[in-house]
Amino acid sequence: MKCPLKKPRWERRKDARPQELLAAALDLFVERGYAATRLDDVAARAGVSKGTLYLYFENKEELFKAVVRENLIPALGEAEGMVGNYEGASKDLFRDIVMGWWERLGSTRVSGISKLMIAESNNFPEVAQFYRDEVISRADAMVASLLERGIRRGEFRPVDVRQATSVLCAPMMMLMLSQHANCQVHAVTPAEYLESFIDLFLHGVLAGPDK
Amino acid sequence: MKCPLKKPRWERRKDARPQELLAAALDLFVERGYAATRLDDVAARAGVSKGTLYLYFENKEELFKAVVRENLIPALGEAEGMVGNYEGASKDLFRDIVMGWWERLGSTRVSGISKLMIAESNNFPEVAQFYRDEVISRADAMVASLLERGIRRGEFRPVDVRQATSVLCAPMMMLMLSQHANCQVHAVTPAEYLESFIDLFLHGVLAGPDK
Amino acid sequence: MKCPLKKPRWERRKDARPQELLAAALDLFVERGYAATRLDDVAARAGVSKGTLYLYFENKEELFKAVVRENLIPALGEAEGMVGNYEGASKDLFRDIVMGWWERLGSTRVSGISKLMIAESNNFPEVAQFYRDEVISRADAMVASLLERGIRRGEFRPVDVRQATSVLCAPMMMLMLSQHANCQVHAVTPAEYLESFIDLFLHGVLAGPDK
Amino acid sequence: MKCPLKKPRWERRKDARPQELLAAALDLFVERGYAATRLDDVAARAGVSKGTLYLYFENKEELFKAVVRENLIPALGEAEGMVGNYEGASKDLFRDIVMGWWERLGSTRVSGISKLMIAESNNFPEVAQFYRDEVISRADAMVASLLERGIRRGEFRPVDVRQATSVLCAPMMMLMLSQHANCQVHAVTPAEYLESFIDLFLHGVLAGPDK
DNA sequence: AATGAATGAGTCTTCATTCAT
DNA sequence: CATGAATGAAGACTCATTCAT
Repeated sequence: MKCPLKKPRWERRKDARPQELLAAALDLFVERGYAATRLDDVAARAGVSKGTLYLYFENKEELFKAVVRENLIPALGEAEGMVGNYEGASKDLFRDIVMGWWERLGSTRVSGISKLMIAESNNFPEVAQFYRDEVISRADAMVASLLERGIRRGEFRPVDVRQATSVLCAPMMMLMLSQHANCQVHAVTPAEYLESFIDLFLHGVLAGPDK
Repeated sequence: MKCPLKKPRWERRKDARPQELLAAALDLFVERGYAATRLDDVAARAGVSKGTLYLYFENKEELFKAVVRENLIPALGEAEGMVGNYEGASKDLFRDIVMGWWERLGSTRVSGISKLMIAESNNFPEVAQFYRDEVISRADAMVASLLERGIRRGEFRPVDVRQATSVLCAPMMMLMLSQHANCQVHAVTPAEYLESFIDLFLHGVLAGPDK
Repeated sequence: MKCPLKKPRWERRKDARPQELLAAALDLFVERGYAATRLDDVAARAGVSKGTLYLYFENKEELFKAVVRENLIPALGEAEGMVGNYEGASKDLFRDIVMGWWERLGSTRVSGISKLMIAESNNFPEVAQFYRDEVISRADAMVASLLERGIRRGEFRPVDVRQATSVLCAPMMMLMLSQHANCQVHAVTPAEYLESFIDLFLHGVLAGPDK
Repeated sequence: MKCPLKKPRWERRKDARPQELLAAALDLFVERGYAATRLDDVAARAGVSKGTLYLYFENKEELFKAVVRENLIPALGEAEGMVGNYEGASKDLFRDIVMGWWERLGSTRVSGISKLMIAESNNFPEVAQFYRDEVISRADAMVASLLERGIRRGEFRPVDVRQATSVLCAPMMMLMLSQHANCQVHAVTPAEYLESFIDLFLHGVLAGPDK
């Protein structure tokens, strides 16, 4: 007779395991960075033993790549789709992209991956290469096409797109970073920050007549 | 028999030692980050042995604090002085501050400290506390007073100062970060970036009539 | 409902399983040695799962013993029979034994087991004991009886049999070893080596008159 | 006042350390093989901590190479010198080389390195390459030149030198192996074995008239 | 003041074996 | 019978810090 009270040494969770491990890994990568994240801790947080991690991911690097693929790539695809198919004013598209990014990534723990990459890309060149190829270059292209659309339609000033893309992305990057770094003085809420950002980006800081 | 009057030929270097160690430490902290910097390497780059490091600095953390004090604090003081005593248009003060920061810090390896702090402040809370108290809060106050001056004099729109400070600092932070992170696609030079930044910050992105 | 009369289509393989596992195990033991052979790999090469291995063999040690029983013991019996029943000149028996050993074992991957035992017997005392009892002592006795036959019949010089057995087996062992070790400089083919061996063993190296 | 009874955490032994470590490493490599030797154990046997090992040797492979350089290379040089300068009968040179090898290497724990290489060269290709280049090829050349000398002077039969070198080295290799492998049935002492070997090698096994 | 030898806890990774299904 | 998920002990290597000289 089976005794339903006896706890098995482990529970078979084949299908759920990778997701659980990826979630635990995301938490710790974001919290501690790449190098400082111990795989032991990832396993423990997912409720499995160290060895189990290696059943699903070849090593630390592959685990990290899987975290990026799971969490960043899909959102990127959506943004690309939105920019490609939008049918409204470019300033509205801009706001929608910013706000969509904020809800989908910026405000979640996923944004910590940006911090991690900036922090440690020098120490892990292969991870950096992967990230540039799969994330950064696609995100840049997406923002650039947004700006080009605005200029083409006469809604934006004809600024240099490459440069403006960089400047434009910077505050968004920083907002992600500031949420995960304890070296900021948090005097401003993200919502306030975003409003200021959109306002400043669209109108500049100069008072009307002086411009 | 020891003759205390005879100066050994390395006497002169005694006072230079801490400087040499700080220079070596700055290089490596910037290049690799806090955790990944080995004190062995710092000592080797300064041409001394590992043990010597501990004669001048209690431990890794104190070494890092000394690097910050040596490299960041003086420049902050200068900027504070400039904002307090400026006698021209605010948009020129803004440009002078940005360009002065760029020459004095942003374009030098010191800017790597920003990356380091953002990256690792979570893992080293005491270092983070020190950095917030000694650097971030003073820099924020300085920029805020710059904006207040522009608004007070009617040169800037009456934006929310706290928020605008954050948004304004973001691209400057990012420019520092991007110089030390291999995860950016470097399509834009710092000079171009800064011009775009000043232009966008002053005028916004919208085309004239639409505003 | 189970129907005990219907033969499932994999039934036939049931009996073949141990053989497939033993073949895979032989390959890997020979290629990598005892400790370095992973049971995972054995199972994979046999096309079954790791767990299945444990249905047929209690553990790694028993698997290895089974490999030895399967591959070495039968050939030993044949050689013993040949020495016992031979009806020709002892130098021909010697050549037949050497060549038979070469074809049956020496030139096949089975010879890798000798390397393995020499290499790792110290680390696995129980395996070593088994091998001495089941293989080495029987092979020694077989060669000794060959020499004794030659001496008894006046065909061989009356050398010390125990000693000559050891010296005689050495080049055969070495030929087996050299086929599985990458630390030899393979200047000589096995065929050449065997001819030289038989020639030197029968006649010695000294030129005629000097002897 | 210094208390001479207080035991220091460690003793400064800079000059002696490498030798002590090499001796410990030789012991364990010979006893257990390359892969099965734990660097922890090497350090412990030398009376130091794990980390100390890494002050003197970059990693396991370099430690092993150092063991080979320390223990095998010098003896090889001596043998080469003896063959080059010998002034007597070749059969005496042969005996001297064999006996010198026996005293200098064969009978010592150094001979265990041969076992190790044969056993594990497949699993550690770079170690194998080093060993072939630095040891095997030189030893082979030395033995070959010995045989050539005998043949040139009419003392040895004009056998094929390459082949005979291989066959000749085999029993010496085996004698080394058998001392370190527990899979042999030790019925013969090394002295007896060597005498038989020299006798058989010089005269062959066949009875006089029959040859 | 300066050295650098020594330490040992910490981290990634491997693999024989177990066992619920 | 067969599977393969899970375990956990073990081993190579690193590095901040200490301390005898």
